[in-house]
Amino acid sequence: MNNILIVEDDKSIHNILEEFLTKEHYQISHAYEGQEALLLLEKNKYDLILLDLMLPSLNGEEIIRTVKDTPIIVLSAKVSTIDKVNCLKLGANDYLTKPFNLEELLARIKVQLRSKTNPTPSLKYKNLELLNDYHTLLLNNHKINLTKTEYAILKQLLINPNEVISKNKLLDLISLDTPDCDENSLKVHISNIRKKLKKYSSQNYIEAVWGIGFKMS
Amino acid sequence: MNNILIVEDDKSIHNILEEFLTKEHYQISHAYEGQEALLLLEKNKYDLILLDLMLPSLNGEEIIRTVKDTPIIVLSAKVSTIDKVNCLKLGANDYLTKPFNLEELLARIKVQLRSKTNPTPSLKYKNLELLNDYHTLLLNNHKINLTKTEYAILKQLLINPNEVISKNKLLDLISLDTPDCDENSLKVHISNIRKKLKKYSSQNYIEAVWGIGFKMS
DNA sequence: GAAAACGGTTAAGAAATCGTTAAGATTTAG
DNA sequence: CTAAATCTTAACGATTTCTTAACCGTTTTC
Repeated sequence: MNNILIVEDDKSIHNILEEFLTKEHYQISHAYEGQEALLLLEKNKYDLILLDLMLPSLNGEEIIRTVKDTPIIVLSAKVSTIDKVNCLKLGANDYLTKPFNLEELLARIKVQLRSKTNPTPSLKYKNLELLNDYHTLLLNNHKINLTKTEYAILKQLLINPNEVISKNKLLDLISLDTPDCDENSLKVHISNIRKKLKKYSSQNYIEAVWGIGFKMS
Repeated sequence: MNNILIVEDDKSIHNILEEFLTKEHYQISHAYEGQEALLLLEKNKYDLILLDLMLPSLNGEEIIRTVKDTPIIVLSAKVSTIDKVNCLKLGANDYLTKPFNLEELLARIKVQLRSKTNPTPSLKYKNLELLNDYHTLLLNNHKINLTKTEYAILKQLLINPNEVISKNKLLDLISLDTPDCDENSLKVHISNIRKKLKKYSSQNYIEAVWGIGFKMS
């Protein structure tokens, strides 16, 4: 049975959703404001989050930023494109404007749960292990803190560690996280990653392929 | 670069989408009706499909049912929940109603393409194997390092190894990588490639066709 | 048969790319 | 609002790659 966390300050919407989704055999958990949601998310594992953006204490976007390994469907009264794009960029998987239709919500929930059957394992290469928390890299059992961009770059390199990835493709793949990153910026990030790796290993893990891009080595 | 197939009978929408998505560095393919789309999908690999439901000959839903390993975003004028739910149930990954906002579409495209890589097959000819994803050339199991231009030239020759390719056409095809390359420069590159091949094989792989261009031999 | 065009090789100078650093701008956290 | 962290920009030297131009032998043209 799939476990869905509803984060929403309006109690009547909670009730409607709970009644409907329970009938569809989902297990429902409730949070009525942001801090509460973060606490629950720290302690428990959910299969999906239904998130209202307009929360009293904490901005809903904060939750999107924090949650990385659980699909999020945003439910919001904001209909503007900017709001939608922002949420999706931040990491949300879908966006529905209120008032929404329950059948459509159900269908979209199923889409998210369908593609979620294979949770991404941590990426490993030689003595490197990139954890799923979006900023930690293990090298010879040493924890290395990576910035958001460094993590995104290393992740792309580690997905296919033997393949060369062109600079343009790399920039494109990380463009959601860092839209302003260009080739110059990229080489600085690569340099910074190498510097961090050098602390715990003399091996050169990132190899430049002249004129093309980079690969693991 | 990601390859997007647009399936849509309205030509003006094609143009709008192509112009916008090309600017965002996507490669666009077009299909104007269902059968055409199915043919293309059989022959080619796409990273994403933008699908209009109201196709003249074939129902768009047929395409959703057929496609299994490529994410689909449905673009439709149908706003009814039943239609949306049907599509999502059938296997679509997202659903946008016309008229849609291009920025929102882009954000939703990126959600679907997140951390998606597509391996490309290698080009083989006799004892040569050009590994696309590794950006290296194998000759009798020896790894040969090629420069960007050398790689581009050899790739074009190997795509149709039995056909003669004229110097002008060759220069045109690699002009994206090396805009300054002329005939003189080309023959130097060919010479350099031959020199590298000579190290591991006595065979002459690149043959000059007098007055025309080059072919594999 | 002589002149012109073409193909192949070579070497040197020009151009592009990489890696690093530091400073300024921007974002994030407290 | 301030301080810290992160990102971008720009410069530099080192290295690799590319183009240019010369030379020579072969093929084509006249």
